Amino acid sequence: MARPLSEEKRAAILRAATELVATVGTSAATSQIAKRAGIADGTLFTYFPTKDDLLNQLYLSIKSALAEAIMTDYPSRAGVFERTRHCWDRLVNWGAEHPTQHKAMRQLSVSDRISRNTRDAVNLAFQDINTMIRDNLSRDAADDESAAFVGALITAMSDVTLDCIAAHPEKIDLYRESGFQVFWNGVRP
Amino acid sequence: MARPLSEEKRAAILRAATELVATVGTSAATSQIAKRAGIADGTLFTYFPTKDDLLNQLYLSIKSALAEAIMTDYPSRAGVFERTRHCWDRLVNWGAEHPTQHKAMRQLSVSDRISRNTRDAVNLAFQDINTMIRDNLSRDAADDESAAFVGALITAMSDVTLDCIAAHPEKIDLYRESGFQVFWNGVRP
Amino acid sequence: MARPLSEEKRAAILRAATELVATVGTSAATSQIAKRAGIADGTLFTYFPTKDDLLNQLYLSIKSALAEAIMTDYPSRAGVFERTRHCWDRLVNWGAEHPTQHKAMRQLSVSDRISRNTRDAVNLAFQDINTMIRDNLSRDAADDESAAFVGALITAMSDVTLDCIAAHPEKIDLYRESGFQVFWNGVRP
Amino acid sequence: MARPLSEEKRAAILRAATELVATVGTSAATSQIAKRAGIADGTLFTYFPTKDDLLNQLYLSIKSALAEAIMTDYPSRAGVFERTRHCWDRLVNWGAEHPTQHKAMRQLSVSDRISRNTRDAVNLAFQDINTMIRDNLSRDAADDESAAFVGALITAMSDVTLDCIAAHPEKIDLYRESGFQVFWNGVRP
DNA sequence: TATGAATGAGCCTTCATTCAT
DNA sequence: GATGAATGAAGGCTCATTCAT
Repeated sequence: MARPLSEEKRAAILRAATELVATVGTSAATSQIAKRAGIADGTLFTYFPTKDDLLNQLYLSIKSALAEAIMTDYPSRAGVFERTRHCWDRLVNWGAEHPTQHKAMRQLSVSDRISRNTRDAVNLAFQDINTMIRDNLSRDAADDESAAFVGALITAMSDVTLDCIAAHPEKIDLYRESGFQVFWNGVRP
Repeated sequence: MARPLSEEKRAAILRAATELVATVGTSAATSQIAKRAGIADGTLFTYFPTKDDLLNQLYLSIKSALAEAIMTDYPSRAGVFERTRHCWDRLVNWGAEHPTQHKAMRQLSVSDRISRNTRDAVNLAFQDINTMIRDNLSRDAADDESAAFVGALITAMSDVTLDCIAAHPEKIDLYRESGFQVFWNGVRP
Repeated sequence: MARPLSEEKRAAILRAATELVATVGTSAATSQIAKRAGIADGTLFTYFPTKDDLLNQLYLSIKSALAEAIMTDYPSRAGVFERTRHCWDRLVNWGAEHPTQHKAMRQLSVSDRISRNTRDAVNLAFQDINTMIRDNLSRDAADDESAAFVGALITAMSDVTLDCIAAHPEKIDLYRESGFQVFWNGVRP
Repeated sequence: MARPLSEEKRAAILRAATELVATVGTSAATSQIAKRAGIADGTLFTYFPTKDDLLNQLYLSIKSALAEAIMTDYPSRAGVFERTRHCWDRLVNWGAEHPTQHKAMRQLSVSDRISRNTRDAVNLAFQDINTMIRDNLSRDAADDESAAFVGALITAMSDVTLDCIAAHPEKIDLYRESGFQVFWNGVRP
């Protein structure tokens, strides 16, 4: 059968949604997404019962991919600086290599359609990273809020860095480095 | 002239729009905005010919208020540290005092309905602040891109700080201080 | 007082309405008409209580002007041919000289907003002409319906003639003549 | 394919549109048309992407039906008189049998919502008839403008005839005959 | 009387979701 | 399961008319 299997369809929907959300935001029409995914309007709803569901799962899947990119080859036994540097570089490189996912992710993160549940699940995917932050970077190791603060700072600063890289792709090395300097000088223990 | 355009009504529309955009984003319906402003659906369009116009003017007015809050009593003759500290404190205090405006501002700043023109006008309102950044904080005083980078970092870091303050209003002093430390340590010349 | 007198305003409204109806049809907005007449939106309604009233009076006034143009210098004592020829030439000349009025008139004549009353009043303005038709041209002098038939034919044929003239103004003499030939050969007693 | 587009529904929409356009003109609301066609408001737009599209296709379909009615059993080998007579009778009979279509057609033909394209397509449908006119009736066989003039005259005169028939349906034979006499005497070669 | 802001019904169109095929 | 036509509730905007000034 030339038709892709179910899992491929699901992936095609998510891919199409990523591209459209990156371009036009969460107001992208489901029928547009279906068309770009190469399926019928109604089929989308057998994979995602609701547009909100699609958006939430999309957000979760992108964030998970990012978390995985960061944690692959994480040098657990290296020093704080190197571990931090590893995370930053992976984060920025992933964003530079996946600009569409990154744009979609930003659109989704400010949307009110992403539920409490989804945000919790995302935190779960970032658990290891958060732990690392709590242990190494937050001012007060016992303080969850402090860790969340630093985690949010990384995200925010990498977003800015990636915006600049998107505007001037040839300066990726410069911006990755500058961004890290600011971050590290700002938050190092 | 018959009834003149009422400045109060215009303000009521902007206020209603601020609240709804903060809550549900730019997809807030004009009829909801009108209802909340206490006027008829059609009246909104005598004040703002288009929903996009309303959104753009709303963005400009919030950003201008913020710029004014920052620049009031700006200690031009003080040292770099004090001037920077002034801006940071004003920015964070304004955000803490106007959480709705701040949320609306964030929604608007990622929206593609804000025009190039409006963004230029906003830059004009922030001209003094941008100049200050370029002269004092950016790595290369001659480099516009570097100044933009630092400016975006301030915004991003204050957004994070304000999110945390919104979640724990009683810790405003702590977060304002922590945020500044990270910022200052990160970008000081 | 530099402001025009009432009668002038009424005329200005009718003039503006003529131009707009000719251009965009009866869906021309009253506020557009008011603007083009140089008056306020509300003022229009002190001269014409309703848009339908305006449209009806406009139709009547144009038709009356046409009737007057036709009947001026009507050669009552001349023969049938000459009297008929006079009417035709006047009709076509008026249309060629007042293309805007003619276009507006045609738009109005197919509109369902022109009331029975107005159509009766128009007939009154054309009474003399109708009488002439009944006496000279209709197949059966006693038959009102027959006269109406011929009257409508004149109008229809002159409309066609005027459309052609509007498309090729330089051929006015040709079309006026051809049109008359068709008409006269068709309906002469 | 799931449910295919239903030819019946399309026809129902066109029928409803015909009736409403005949009654209130092109300002007939799409929601009224949908209601009268027995479908949901939105469904109309799966058959006609735009109100203008609906209007244009309606015009084309009515005009095509008329052209077909005229050309059916056209006596190609008969003399000029008989061929002309055939067309006239068919035209008038069609109008008398389809008064609603005829009224709608008149409304549409003066509307500026009918595009150049549609008018060209209509001309195509009338190509045979136009050829007949050019060859037999127009003063100058080589002259397109002259043929257009005569064509417009037929339409105009039949419209008048049909109006009279609509007012006095019992006199259809009389009016059909009188109309033809006027037309034939007027334009015969 | 003139003005033009205010009103709200109504218009065309979009779109998430359902369901007959 | 896949399809896409059908649905109808909004949505942004227009406009004839009213009425405070």
